[in-house]
Amino acid sequence: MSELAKTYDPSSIEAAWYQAWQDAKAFHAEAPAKDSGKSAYSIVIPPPNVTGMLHMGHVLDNTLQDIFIRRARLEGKVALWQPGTDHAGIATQTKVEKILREEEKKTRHDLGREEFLKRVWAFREKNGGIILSQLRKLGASCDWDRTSFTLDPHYAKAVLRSFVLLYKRGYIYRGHRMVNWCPKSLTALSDEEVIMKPQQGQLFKMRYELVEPATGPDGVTRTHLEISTTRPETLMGDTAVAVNPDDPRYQHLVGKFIWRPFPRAQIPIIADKAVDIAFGTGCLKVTPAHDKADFEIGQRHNLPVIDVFNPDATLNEKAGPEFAGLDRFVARKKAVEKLKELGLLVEIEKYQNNVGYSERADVPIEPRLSYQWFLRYPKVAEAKRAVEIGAIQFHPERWEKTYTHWLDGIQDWCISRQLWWGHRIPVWYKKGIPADKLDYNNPEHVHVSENGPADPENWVQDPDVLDTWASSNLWPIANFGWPDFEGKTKAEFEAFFPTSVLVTGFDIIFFWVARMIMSSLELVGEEKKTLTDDEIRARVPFRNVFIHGLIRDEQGRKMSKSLGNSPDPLDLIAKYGADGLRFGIVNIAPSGADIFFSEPRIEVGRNFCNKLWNGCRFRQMSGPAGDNTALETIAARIDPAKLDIYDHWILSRMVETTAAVAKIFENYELSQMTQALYAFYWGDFCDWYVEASKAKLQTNAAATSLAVQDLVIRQTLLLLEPLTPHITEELWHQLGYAKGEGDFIQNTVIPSAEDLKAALAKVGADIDENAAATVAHLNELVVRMRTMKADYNIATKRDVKFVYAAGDAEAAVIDADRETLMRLAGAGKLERTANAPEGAPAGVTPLATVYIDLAGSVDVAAETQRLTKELEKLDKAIASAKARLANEKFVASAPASVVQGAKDQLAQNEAKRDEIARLMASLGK
RNA sequence: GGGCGCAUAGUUCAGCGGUUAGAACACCUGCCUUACAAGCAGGGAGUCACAAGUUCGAAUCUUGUUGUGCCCA
Repeated sequence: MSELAKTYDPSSIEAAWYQAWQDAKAFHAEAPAKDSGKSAYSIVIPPPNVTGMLHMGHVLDNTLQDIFIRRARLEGKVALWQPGTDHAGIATQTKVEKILREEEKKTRHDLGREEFLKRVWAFREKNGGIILSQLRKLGASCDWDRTSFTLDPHYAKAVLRSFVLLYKRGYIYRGHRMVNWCPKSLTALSDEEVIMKPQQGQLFKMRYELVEPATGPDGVTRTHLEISTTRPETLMGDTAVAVNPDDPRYQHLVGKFIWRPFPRAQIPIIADKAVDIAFGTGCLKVTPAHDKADFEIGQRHNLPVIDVFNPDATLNEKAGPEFAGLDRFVARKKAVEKLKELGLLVEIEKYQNNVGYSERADVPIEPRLSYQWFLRYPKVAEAKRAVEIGAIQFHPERWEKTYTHWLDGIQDWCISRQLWWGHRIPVWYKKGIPADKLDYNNPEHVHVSENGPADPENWVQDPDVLDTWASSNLWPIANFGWPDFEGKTKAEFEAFFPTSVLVTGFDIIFFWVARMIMSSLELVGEEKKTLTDDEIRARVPFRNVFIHGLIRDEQGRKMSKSLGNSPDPLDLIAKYGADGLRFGIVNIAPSGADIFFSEPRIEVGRNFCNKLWNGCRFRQMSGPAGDNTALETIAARIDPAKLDIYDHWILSRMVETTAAVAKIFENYELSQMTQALYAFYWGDFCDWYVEASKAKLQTNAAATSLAVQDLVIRQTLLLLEPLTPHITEELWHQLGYAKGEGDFIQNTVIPSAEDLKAALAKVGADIDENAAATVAHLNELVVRMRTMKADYNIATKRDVKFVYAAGDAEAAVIDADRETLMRLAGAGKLERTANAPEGAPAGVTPLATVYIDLAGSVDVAAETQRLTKELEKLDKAIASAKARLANEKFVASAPASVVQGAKDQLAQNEAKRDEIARLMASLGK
């Protein structure tokens, strides 16, 4: 055991310990044999993008998971943390396309599908491991032997199987429908990938000319209709003008025709209930190819669909030669100019509306009609039921509502993507049959299977791939061997599924959490139309969902690369240590709300680690090490007769803290963990117990005091290990708690509060639970003494004289720890007196009134002011307590303990007030 | 428009029916007191958003108001 350095240096130990853990395969978990009596605990990582980089969100998410998994190990469970990465279709493909464009000035089409995919795989080979190695720097205790990737063969098999099963069961279908189209990524998106953003735009009011002027019931003859639109660039695709059938202004025009200004053509005026009479003029231009509502109107009235856009949202030749090739926003200006020229523009108003943006590419999406694959979600009712019956519990609970609410309004999910990087849809179409003539019920037309048709030369495979989420929603089942279990995976599935807890941010409850639940309910076990509660319990992918907030910057903005407000976690690890960062981030993460990050706020983590280090350093310097290899060997070194009140108190606090932390885990309230441990270790142990022990270490109680320290530090390390694994491992070995070189702290089962009490009782050292109250009083006495010293600017003097006045019982308590109290207060003398000194500054505490001996230099005015203030406070408290106790209803209906508490408090306050009044009198006031 | 939150010290948050409301950071004062200046000691700081109600008792429960954030249309 070498001597500890003065300051804790994480860089010298963190990497080394991680290497040692990995070398020993300390995080590898095998399914426990059924008769082993060991229980299994499992977590699947939310797979990061394979080419992603660690950001602060990952730090929080993975630190929390590591805490759960390490705690489970300390509880003696077989704990499995399944790591892996997601192929992240759009993000990865876009990245590689960008490189291709920049380096070779080529598009993926120049290369062709096969060659392009080779490039993406090469890119992933080069960059795919980065984020996982970054997680290692954080200390994540994943079972790396199981690292999984969503395009691995075993995983691909699961994805294709799920598609085929869901197709055969009627949940997946192909449709010609309006979808959200990203003109930058050139693919369809799901509704969840569209973000509505309020836009300050313009509303254009324009006039369309009637083919024949018409006179209405009001006698007015109209030659034009006024129409409002936010998107004049789509008017070339108008195939009708619609009015509400109940709108008296226009009823006579229904069935007549009107001129589309350009390309000039006659289009019908139709009546449809969907038109809002109150909006604008009540006339709506109908562009079925470019608006979801218009498309539906078009369907009802058999309107032609004229798509005037190219896939990249430039206009095509159907918009007319002068528009062809223009970007949609350029075309908008041009269309407005043209309307102006034709005298058809009435006015332009400012207008605020919501526009859907592509989540990834951050450009406005276009509604676009196309053939796509859709999933009608399976087991929606059961997914809700799972939460109702507690088969799945959200923490904090309120997120259940968000989840349920989304399920209530659920829409079919567009799962096809016009990308190349991903799981290609396992559907083949017979050559020569046009898309609109395909009969999906005819196996001669459409073939759906994992391996494809026997005669591939006669078929064409669907070119599209599946949405990434359509594969990642199988994460919990595919990683445990579904669908084809072999001998080993079957046992693992039985042991580790359902997983214990899923840890993630609230922003992907819809994207991922809900979808995993539904797919597991549908796919685990045999096909069933509906599930019983027991079947739901067996099929859910996880029993608990721990939801945390998003990390934002100090001003509450989302962290992003473009804002440059996102620190690199690796820099922070270099600066504060992985443990410091972990402690810091958990410390500032409130339960389920967003987190405002700023660097000073995580300094506390590093500081705490340093404090932990130095507390252990003090122990090391205080005396020889004893046998620390087990709870029992330490307890055996305690001589119960030598335990003083501070010993009892700190042992009691240790038991309390152990119980509190256990409760924190039971209730999934991790945000309270740092506070509980900080207060115990720093506040109770270092500030009071260690200071109090300094006097005792010179006496024959030293050995017992050191054993108490060893016990407390051991338990502290075990409680902290899930949060700060590196430093606790180092200290575990440095202080001799390990049984040998390769005996990691995680091999020790953490003693419960009961275990601790039992171990102490066994050596006759039962904890005196009354010690806590007495120590609180002793500490109050010490604080009073220190305050008086500070008030008289002699805080640094260690030989200040004090006397105190107290009853016999109280005096006995003080005298029992006189040396300790003098040491704590920096007093040269602390003696009982029968004759209280007149006019000396004094502090009144429940135990005694303590006087400072200043040899005549008393500031009477300051002293009077201080006492007056205290007196006022006491008078107030006494008055309110008296009023309460005078209230018969209070005395009658409040619990006896509360009433008694109020009486005791009143008595104490009255005694204190009398004492202060007496002191003031002695000051001559 | 619908839903879910939040409002407590300068800041970030605990407390969620029972003594005189806490912590950390920041601030002020004094200290390199032989574990730690990434530290030690002491101190100041809050009509618990507002209003009404329930209760013997409300920061805590109910309702409303205001402000604010997020999600979904």
